Amino acid sequence: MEEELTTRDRIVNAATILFQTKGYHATGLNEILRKSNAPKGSLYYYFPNGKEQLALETINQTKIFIEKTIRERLDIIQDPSESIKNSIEEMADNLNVDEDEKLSFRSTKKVSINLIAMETVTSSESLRIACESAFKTWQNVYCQKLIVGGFERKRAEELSLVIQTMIEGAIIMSLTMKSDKPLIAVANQIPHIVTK
Amino acid sequence: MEEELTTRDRIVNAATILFQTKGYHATGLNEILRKSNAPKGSLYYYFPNGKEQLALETINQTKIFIEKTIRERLDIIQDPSESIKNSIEEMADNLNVDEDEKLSFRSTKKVSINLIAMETVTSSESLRIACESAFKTWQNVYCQKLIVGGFERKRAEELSLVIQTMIEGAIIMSLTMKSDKPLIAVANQIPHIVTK
DNA sequence: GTCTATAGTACGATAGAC
DNA sequence: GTCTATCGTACTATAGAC
Repeated sequence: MEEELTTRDRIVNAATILFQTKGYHATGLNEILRKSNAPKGSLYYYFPNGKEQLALETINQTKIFIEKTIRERLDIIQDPSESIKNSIEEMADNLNVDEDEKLSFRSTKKVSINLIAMETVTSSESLRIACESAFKTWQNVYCQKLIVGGFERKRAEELSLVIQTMIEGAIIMSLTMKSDKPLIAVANQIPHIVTK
Repeated sequence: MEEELTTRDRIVNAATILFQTKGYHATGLNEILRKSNAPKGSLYYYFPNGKEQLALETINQTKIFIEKTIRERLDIIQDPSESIKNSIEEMADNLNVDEDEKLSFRSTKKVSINLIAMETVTSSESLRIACESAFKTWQNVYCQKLIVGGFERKRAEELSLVIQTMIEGAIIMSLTMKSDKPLIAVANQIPHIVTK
């Protein structure tokens, strides 16, 4: 399936999955290369600055991918509250126990950067900033939806921050507890907090 | 200050700070030992199962410490909504930029286990279960407060799950963005969601 | 551009002196 | 019980053949 991709793409895809599920520091370059059938020389050819540059690329690709995904989901329903609730429920659907009894997301690619975010707050300012930018980008998608739906800018900003925050918390809780309950609970809360 | 503690306690204290700020995989045993002025032999004398057993101890100590802290704060104000809002605002107060320009918590001990939780979901079932237990314990403190305040059990359980989830999300967002805004926004939301 | 071999360092863990 | 020396392995990164 991934055999038709370029070496570079295969490396980035493997790195994305591993960094997001195992973590930045727990993932070795050798593991990434094994998984992507690439030699070590290629990695340093495409990413001269090594592991950190590779991680930066995975964060930025994930930022764009998730932004697009959220936007598409919010476009389905006109009402802001209902559409946001619906998009969170879809996240819960993507969370399941796979055959290895390990909880993960069905679409193995581009899932959540909050593990990388927490890991890099104290160790890499450039990666931290990339994660911050991703969070702000996603928040802004909710914010725009609210503004188009008639909410005042100030109110929309506050609400979208709370929504983005709840989602990140629900991802941690759902993964740790191997249950979609936290995500569902947050989705159900949306209509109560999204009010003018 | 820590010189009067036993070797074991110094090791656990240093490990707690490092695991919670840098992460489990990013923290080396040598770093823990350097920080606690302990020899490597002592670590394996007190924790024969090594790093994982040490991490388990830090998670369990943190669980107990934070449970006590939340309980004390909730006891100050009788009204559930107001007391919970207040306790989250206190968490925001504990979050600040220290002299190294690195965001951290003022009380350097026992802060948040959500980095360890995310890191160990895929790598250590025993640590994951310990983190899950901590989250459930803290949620239960909010749950009890709500029940005593007159909420129905079912409603209290749902609300306390949402509260615990929002707090974990706010910690990630606040640390990543080096701002207390997410925690404050969540605190302000409490009166709107804690309703019968 | 693609790949291999290997340097140099740090890791977790252990053995055994005292 | 306390401490040191060291093992074996894995890591990131580089050098250089092809």
